[in-house]
Amino acid sequence: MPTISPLSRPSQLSESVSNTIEQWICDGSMAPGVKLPTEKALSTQFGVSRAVVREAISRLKAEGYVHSRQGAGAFVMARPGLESFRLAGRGEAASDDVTADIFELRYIVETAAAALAARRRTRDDLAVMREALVTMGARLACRGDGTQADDDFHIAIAAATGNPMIQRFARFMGNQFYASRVPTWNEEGHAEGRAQDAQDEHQAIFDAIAAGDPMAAHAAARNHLVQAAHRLGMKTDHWDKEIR
Amino acid sequence: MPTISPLSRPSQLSESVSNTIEQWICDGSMAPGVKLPTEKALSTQFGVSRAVVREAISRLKAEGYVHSRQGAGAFVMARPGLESFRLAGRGEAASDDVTADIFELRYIVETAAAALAARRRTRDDLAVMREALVTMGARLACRGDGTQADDDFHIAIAAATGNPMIQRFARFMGNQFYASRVPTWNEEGHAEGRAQDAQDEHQAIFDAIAAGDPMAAHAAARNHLVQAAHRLGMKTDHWDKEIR
DNA sequence: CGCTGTTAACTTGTCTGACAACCTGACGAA
DNA sequence: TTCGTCAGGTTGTCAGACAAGTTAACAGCG
Repeated sequence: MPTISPLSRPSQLSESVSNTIEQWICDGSMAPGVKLPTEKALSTQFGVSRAVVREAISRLKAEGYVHSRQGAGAFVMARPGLESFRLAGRGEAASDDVTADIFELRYIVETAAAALAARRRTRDDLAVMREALVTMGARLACRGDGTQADDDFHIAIAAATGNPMIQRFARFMGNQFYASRVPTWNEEGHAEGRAQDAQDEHQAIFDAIAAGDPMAAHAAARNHLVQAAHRLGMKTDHWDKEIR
Repeated sequence: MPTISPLSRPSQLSESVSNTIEQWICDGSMAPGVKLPTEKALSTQFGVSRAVVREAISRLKAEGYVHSRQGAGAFVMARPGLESFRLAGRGEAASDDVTADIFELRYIVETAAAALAARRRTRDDLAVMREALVTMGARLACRGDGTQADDDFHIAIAAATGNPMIQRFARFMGNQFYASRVPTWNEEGHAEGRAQDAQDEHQAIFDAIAAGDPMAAHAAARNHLVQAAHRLGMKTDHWDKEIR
């Protein structure tokens, strides 16, 4: 049975305009503080209506690239686009190198989070983690989809740090790597033992956190993330070795 | 001479509408996958024109909260708002606790980055760091503003990791804490030795990185960030202790 | 009864035009 | 030289029209 995926939609004019202007800003063509061309000029330049230009500028405002003053114009922010943390600019394709770089950042934060969780976790935190573990165990038994429970487990660890920013970051990372958990938990993943491996690694993290042992938790999280990276075909040799 | 700050501008209607809808999404009133009211209904409900509603929805699209299909409507994303990492929702005020939580996340990433920089840095990387150090030194000598050079130094360390994601994160964090460097580098900061302290700490980080010593770099970065937190009035006792 | 095709009504995407509110720079008066 | 005025321009909002796409109801057919 061939996979049927949703039809791709033509991108909206306002999105295209917004992407182009973002590119100008990111490649330095439009420096911080500089005034954008007027809406009328952009409308002519792009060959679209003024409404489309305005919607594009609304997008850029939401992303922190520009701000506008009525009657004066729209201006590039002093530090454009730094209101939030994104993993790529618009023009950058998601390559294997980029994915590995993102994973390394995830590795840094999640190993530290596991250690912090070991020191700060409450009984309630452990219960939430245990629940996700149990759900994954059930999925393992029936060869079902444990992807969401896998995500929930990581978020529960981050929650146990007691730092909402770390939890928020874990959610963000969870979203980036949601699809990459699928090969662990699909039919093939079950058959080849990947789901069982992941679960064993999760159990080791949980045990270390429950024991209140930050170093063991850090090591268990490290092992899990290194193995997860290998399962995705990444090299981890250049990740930290000595800091332990 | 009293401080004159820029007049605050009334927020745009489209921003208000966008913020309200974002609130609906974030507080769960509108669940993932749910269809937003039609543009016409929102226009009536908010008492604004359809163009304002469309601009608001453009903002929400840019932020990853909704997606739309022509003829069908706009829908809340499966995992709304997780296209990027933000430090707060719209309604959340920046409190001291939140700032400390953000700082801890910064601490985790920047200490790890320093260790990685020690292992991976090139001569060019060191030259960039050295340049920022020299600039800060000059600012110290003339009691000038070293805020930008301070930021540049941290970004240079992140760049030396060779991981563009880590650098991007450092830029993002630099933006969040830009204003908090001001008390270090203003007149008072110079007079009370804060600028000198920061520079000494920067020098120690640089020396460890130049020496290619990841553990020393990690420790120096840790010391700097702990001291910086203290300079901002934060407690760091609950940060990691054993993970060295 | 189930399936397929058609179509009316509705919804989003884009364009156009108008006007309000604000900005900027030139020019004249004191 | 400084201040006030104003014309021309720019952004913010509103309204209306039409194109492109969606949805659901209904009719026809096997």
